[in-house]
Amino acid sequence: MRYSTQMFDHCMYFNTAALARRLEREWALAFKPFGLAPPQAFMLRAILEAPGALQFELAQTLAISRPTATRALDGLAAKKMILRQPTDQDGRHMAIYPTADAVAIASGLNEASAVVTRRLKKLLGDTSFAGVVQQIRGVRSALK
Amino acid sequence: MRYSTQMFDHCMYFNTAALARRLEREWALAFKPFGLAPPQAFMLRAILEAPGALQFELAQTLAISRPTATRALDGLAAKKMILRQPTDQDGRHMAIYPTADAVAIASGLNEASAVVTRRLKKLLGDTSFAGVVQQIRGVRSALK
DNA sequence: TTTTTATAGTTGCATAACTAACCAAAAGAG
DNA sequence: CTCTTTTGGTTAGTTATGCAACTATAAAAA
Repeated sequence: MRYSTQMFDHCMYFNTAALARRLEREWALAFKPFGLAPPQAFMLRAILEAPGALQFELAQTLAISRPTATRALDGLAAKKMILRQPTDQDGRHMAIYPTADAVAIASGLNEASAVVTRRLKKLLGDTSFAGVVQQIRGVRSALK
Repeated sequence: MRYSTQMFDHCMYFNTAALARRLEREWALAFKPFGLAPPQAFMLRAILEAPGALQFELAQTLAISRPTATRALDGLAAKKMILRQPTDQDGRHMAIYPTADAVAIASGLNEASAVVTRRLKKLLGDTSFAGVVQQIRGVRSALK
């Protein structure tokens, strides 16, 4: 039973943002051994999943703006994790490739994320976990 | 029916963070007439709700770290929206008070937020809206 | 009472995010 | 074929966030 009520208990923005910050801490810990912050790690995972993807496609996949993608890739390039390659077809596009260093940690990154997910599933229950994620995706797509 | 699957579809961190960014845009628009970004506006709303609250209590209420609270209050002080007052009882504490300027927009802020909430409820349905928020809070409290 | 520990606030540093504005290249319109 | 519009990437500027470390005060332990 929950009796105390807080001012922003029913605010979707407040609760979503607070949860996002809390979850970021979990994933930050998981990716720490690789020297990557969560946004960097997710960008790299997307690149490893689709080598040669164009930069704007990565921005879409990650649901971030193009400038944010530029900066994320700057960071990964500085860490020698990716290469940018202009495409022949269209001079505006940049194709992004993982380096060998990145490929070497690919499965480690995915597993690190899976470990956190498993822990959360255990904490919340599989069904509940899937339900929350599903609902959050539902709100996202309603707001497209 | 949804057929296409994306790499991070089932990731709670990814979807929550993406939704938080998307929602922040909605609330940013709502608070724009007041010259306040969402985190500032929510901080100010909490202060207006509990004038004289101590700074660390506000940080807890907003689920942010103490340094972030310091910076948020710096911003509100620069906008002449709050005053910091050391307490007599404990030399470490700062009591935070809204200025008259802040009191003047109090109901406007709450209403601006309510407008966004009503729009989302219409979009998602009242029940669904409440359910999502409830579940997100559930995850938050499970992670306490 | 003196010393140690804990707490509140701040500062420094690093990361991430967005919008606006800009450049270069491609696509479309005339 | 030229001019206009669209598109992809970058840069500039602003805000938010956290951790680590520091200061000052209070509380607890010795």
